[in-house]
Amino acid sequence: MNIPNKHFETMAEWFKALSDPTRLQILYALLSGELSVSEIAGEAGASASAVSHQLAYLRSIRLVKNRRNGRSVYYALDDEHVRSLFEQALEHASHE
Amino acid sequence: MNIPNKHFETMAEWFKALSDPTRLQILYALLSGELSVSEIAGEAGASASAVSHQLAYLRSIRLVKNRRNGRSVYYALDDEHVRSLFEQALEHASHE
DNA sequence: TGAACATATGAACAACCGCTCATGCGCAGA
DNA sequence: TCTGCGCATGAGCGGTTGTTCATATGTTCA
Repeated sequence: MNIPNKHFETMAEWFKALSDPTRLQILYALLSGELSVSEIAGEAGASASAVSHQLAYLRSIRLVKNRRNGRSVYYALDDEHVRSLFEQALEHASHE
Repeated sequence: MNIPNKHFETMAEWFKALSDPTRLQILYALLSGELSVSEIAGEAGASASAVSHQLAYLRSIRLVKNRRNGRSVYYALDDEHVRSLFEQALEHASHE
């Protein structure tokens, strides 16, 4: 059976989003729910600016969504496929 | 519960290996069994040299293994974690 | 309105990627 | 042993990535 090239590109995009430790930390922080940028930066151990850049990237490929509340902007996961890929990989990494 | 940083790095390494369309094509070709370099190059639609470089990379992170038989070198998957991550992503991409 | 805070954005830079091209190596058959 | 095939390897190149730094935007509160 033949796989459309489009699928490989979609998959590559998902995996690319998950291929950087900072982004993984960000997504992990969001697994349990919505957080503000500065909260994410704290959890991920990265600068607010670096986190903001990565969040913009993750948002551009629709993996996260955001909502402003006062001065803060809250981000949340917006893709169940990526959530389950992340969780499966974490499971594997934990039992290696 | 806290995740060791090492796990994020392991996960990032797996996902990075899966984050390029050529490597995905290579791994997909190997899903159904062992193939020689030139066979893989044919299936992946890439040059033998490009494929050989990528196979060396995949081998360096122990995702594939190889075996020489005469003039040919046969490659096969060597990581069940990556197989299941690939299959899950393909499943998701197919039903999007 | 002005100061302080939270986040976004753009430029710049070193590091890294994936490819091609040229060349080297190992093996099989003449 | 010489030739040709299959594959590996290294250099080099253009393009991309992830960060920092400086600055802009948006919001709250005095």
